[in-house]
Amino acid sequence: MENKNSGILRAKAEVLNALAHPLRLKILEKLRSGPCCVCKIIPYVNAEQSNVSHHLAILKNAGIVRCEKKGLEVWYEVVDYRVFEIIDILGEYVIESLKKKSELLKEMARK
Amino acid sequence: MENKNSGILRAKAEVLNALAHPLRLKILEKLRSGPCCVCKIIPYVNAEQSNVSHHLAILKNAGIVRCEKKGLEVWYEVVDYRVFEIIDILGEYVIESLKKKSELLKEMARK
DNA sequence: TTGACATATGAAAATATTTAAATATAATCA
DNA sequence: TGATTATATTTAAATATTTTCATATGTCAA
Repeated sequence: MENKNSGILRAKAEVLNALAHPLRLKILEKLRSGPCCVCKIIPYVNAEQSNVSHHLAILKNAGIVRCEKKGLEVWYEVVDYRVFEIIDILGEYVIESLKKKSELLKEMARK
Repeated sequence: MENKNSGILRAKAEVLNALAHPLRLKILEKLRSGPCCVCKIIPYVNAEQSNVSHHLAILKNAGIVRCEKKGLEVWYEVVDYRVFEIIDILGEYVIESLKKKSELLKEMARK
């Protein structure tokens, strides 16, 4: 590792990368209210089973979620709920910028 | 757009994607203290000129930065500084999880 | 106007991500 | 045991990202 800071930048980028997909954000939305069985996640996100499994693996490898077998089922759970602080502030940020964009469009339409 | 929420999820994922690269995080680190010429960014991040230019374009397309020509130079600037709230919380999150990981390793070494 | 300079763009190669289909695994139940 | 169920893994195709090299663009100065 070149130096401490570049290691942290890489770690940050890895977490961002793991979060950066609509399906994975939706999975986390579902997990926000507590541990949940894959069998509930699949209908919630409405995607192929194997695809959901891949995305869950990406979240797990990034250390964002962990899982546990319960009989036939596998239950996933968020490791550190502070990940939602990131997602929430991101939400405000995005809403704000969408608002600005739509105002701009309105203004352009007026002319 | 299927529905409002999926549009927002996509918008969130786009911003995350634009942030999810060590070089782009480093560029933003530089821009945090104010508008900055590309000619200062390049030595700061220590990468190829054309590569930096590509990454700046990614940040610009995501609406995270904007730019302005000043003579021969191009100056970039962060559009909404709240993007650093996201990055800062991410930083705390990552530090925390690195700490936990190193404690785990220590514990394993003891056994 | 020509040349030098700062930056952007395009193209190509290497690599990574996403998706779906098929198959494997592991746990339960008849 | 053998069938069934829930989930993971493998594979392959399509697509996207990253990097570098070569070239283009636009601005200034002589």
